[in-house]
Amino acid sequence: MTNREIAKTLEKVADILQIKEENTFKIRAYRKAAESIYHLDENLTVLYEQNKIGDIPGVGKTVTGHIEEMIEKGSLAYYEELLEEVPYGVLEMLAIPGLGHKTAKIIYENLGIDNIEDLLKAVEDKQIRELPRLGSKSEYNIKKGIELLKESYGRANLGVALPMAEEFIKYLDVIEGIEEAVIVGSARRGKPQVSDIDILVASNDFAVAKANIINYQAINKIETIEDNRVSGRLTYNVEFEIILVKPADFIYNLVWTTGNHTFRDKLLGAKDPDEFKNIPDEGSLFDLLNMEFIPPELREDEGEIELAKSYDLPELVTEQDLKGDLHIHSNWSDGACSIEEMTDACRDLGYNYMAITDHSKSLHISSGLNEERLRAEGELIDKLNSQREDFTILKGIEVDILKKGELDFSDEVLQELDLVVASIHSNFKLDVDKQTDRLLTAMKNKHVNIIGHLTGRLLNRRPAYELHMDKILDGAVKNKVVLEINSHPDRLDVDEVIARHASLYGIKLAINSDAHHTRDLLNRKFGVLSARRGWLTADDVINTWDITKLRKYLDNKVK
DNA sequence: GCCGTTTTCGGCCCGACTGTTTTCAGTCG
Repeated sequence: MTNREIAKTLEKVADILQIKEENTFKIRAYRKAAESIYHLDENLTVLYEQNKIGDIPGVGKTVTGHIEEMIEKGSLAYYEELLEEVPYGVLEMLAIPGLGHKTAKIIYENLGIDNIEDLLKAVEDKQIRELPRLGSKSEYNIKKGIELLKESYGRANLGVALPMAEEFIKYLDVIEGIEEAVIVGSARRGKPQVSDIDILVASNDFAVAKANIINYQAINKIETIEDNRVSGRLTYNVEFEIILVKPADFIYNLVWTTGNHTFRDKLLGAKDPDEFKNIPDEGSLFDLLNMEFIPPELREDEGEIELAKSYDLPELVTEQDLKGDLHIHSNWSDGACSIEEMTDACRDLGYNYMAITDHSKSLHISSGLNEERLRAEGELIDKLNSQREDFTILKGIEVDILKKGELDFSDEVLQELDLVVASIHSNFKLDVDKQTDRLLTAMKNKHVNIIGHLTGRLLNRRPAYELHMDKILDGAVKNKVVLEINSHPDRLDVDEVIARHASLYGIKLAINSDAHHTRDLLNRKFGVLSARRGWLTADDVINTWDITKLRKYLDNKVK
């Protein structure tokens, strides 16, 4: 079993214990162990061989035994026993927003419902409102929750789909019958969510290629095998489709299958595919069309074809352009790593600077810093900075924006910092006017440099809160506030549409990782893809600038 | 169930919102 599968099993154990209303600290212990394993750098099997499972923080004697059993047998008897009492379908119901362990228990015990389909039927039969502590509003919310959940069934976040696609490519690269394999479709365009993974394969022998493709171990189910196509489902039910073409037709099909439908029809619909046989790369195809190469992320028919014809496309920002990260957590609040570890990881990425932006005091759940701890953290940062000439740690905070737009720290505290990221972490359901005013009020504070994850969306989990975006962009311009593209694949917020608008307004953006662990720094890949989809250049993104230019911009904010 | 330069036993994370309520339980971040 992989680390991820083991973590997931422990998480499910915690869920069942919670439904059974066992000791809350025992439940928390299982969750903590699961979390710890989920974020583990080392492979558990390797630690097992070195007899070091027990060294993992939060993993004691009992859980060590569980993990060893899962590695040895591929399953956990304790979990199987628990499932006898609480069926797996009841655990799946927990994915419905607003439906927690207590409610799941009430529904299961009173109505015997143990899957989402039956739950939906009970909602429609108005059975839920009859249960203790539940009424018609809860019933309605459950219905809405199930609808939201079902929408997400057919869509995978890029953070899940892209690594799976890359693994698949690794397999395709070494099997017989395949000359070349690349990711195409919406995953190649970097869309935050994809309906499936599309892969284009060049092959001289489709029969051999197909016979080998279907042996890929991560395939859960093959749905169709046609002449030049194989489709089915991978782990986590993610759909895939493999399209086979002859090597001579590869580049034409690469362009044909990468862009969205209107793009490809507009670009190639009137062309004879044979005109593009045996060309070496995509650049040659665009040359033959007398236009500039269009990066995959732009191939959406949003004006890029016209600009490519006049060789006027913007030069999009790249990962290599980034010189720092301006939203990073450490173990002073809810991060997993020390400031020193985050510094080393940023230096390894070639960065020249980073901002430590831990949470502020109101966010108790994330161990937000009070004034005193913030000052102490600043002293440590001063000390670390004095030891290094070539790297700068900016003293920052991710300060909570409170209900009416006031900030969690006074101006006196904020003015001591190099950088202030202000974010909303509560009261998501204010009406659109109040929520807009709240953010505008926060932006007016002279110390606020960046608004973190502007709309608060969590892909497949929580919709964005509503805002009058024109007013927000206006406020950002007037107050010289930078908007963040949060690179976490569950957020990618602001999105490409807002990013493109913002840059047209003259607003600067920051591609931030919001890292809570050194490995999260690599999420920048997703942030950069989103920025490119928003047509951003390096100059639009403040963390591509050198530290001098960046500091000057930040200092200019304070009037 | 985990953990320990105050503890091998007795602590562990809490405040706000929502929906169901006449005083609070459940969910979420």
